[in-house]
Amino acid sequence: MKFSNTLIYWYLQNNRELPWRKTKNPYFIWLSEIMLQQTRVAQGLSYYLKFTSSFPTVFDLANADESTVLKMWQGLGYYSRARNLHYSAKVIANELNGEFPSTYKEIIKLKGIGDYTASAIASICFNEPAAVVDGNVYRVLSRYYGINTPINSTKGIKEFKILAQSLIDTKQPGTFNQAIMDFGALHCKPQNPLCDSCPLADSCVALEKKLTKELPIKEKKIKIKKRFFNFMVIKTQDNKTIIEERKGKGIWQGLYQFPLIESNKNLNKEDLIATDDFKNLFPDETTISLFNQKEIVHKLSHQHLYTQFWIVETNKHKNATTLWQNIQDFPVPILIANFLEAFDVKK
DNA sequence: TACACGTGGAG
DNA sequence: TCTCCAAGTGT
Repeated sequence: MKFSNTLIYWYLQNNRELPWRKTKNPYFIWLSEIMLQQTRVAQGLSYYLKFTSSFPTVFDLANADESTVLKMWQGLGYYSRARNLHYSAKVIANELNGEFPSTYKEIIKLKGIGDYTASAIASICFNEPAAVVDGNVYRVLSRYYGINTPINSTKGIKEFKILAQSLIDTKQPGTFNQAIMDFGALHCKPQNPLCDSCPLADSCVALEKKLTKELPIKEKKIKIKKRFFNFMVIKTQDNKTIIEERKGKGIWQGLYQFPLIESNKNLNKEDLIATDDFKNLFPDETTISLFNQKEIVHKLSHQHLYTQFWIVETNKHKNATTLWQNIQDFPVPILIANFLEAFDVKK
């Protein structure tokens, strides 16, 4: 088939040299695929090197503490990936004798692995003709075939999966999958695709109809919620502070932070001191000062966090049990890590 | 099923 | 500054 052959030919000449392309070890491929979900190669690369060197086998990963895994994941975002990765490593180590499942059907049963990742591992490591459909594949196929079904609709997801599956080179499914993804990432890019030098230009529907900029179609935009965070940075005379784990649902599950007072608007010092949360945290008279005069806006995919860090220097506090110099051992969101760095530098 | 889940780079 | 979005998955 022309489409597949052209892509594979392009790939043989243009593919990137990436560390996970030198192996077919399913454990390493798995690590790379999880890290690269919704993440650019440039951002994930150093984490891949760090993980493979610290955890050379699935047993090493399984035996680590979740907190250690999260600390190593710090800065990559979407932290449920790290928690699920660790969870599944324990399943593989303890229930599957360390042997990675070898078929799409078995691979997709693992937590954190969906259709894309199961297809990627099955095709790359076990030569199973399972087509991957990631953001690149949606873009390449929607443009080349001129498909305007929204890629994030139920209909679109099904339609593109069937199409990709019909196109896969069953003799070399892993190569085909990586070819179409690399082609999307490097050539058929979201913005300014290189149509002038495209090997598929003579048969691309989007190019012919000048629809390249409109495709793929994605429906509905996400809503951004505003939240107002006040972190209480305690520093006692014996150099201790409070740092707490975020539990339950929501952002940054399993990561640590300073005691948080959240409100529905930006608070000044008087407002803050008057809240019940503040009185509960500091029953005695306490002096506080605002560290960042301008509020920090930390942007997440679905939330904007308007953040203030309040410094509390006090003789002692009954719950302040963490030594300052030990803070660096805890996994924290980038928002907190950035503060720590600014605070240390200023100090 | 629609929505939540991080961070950083590009234009 | 703002918008998009990058090798998706869980609930």
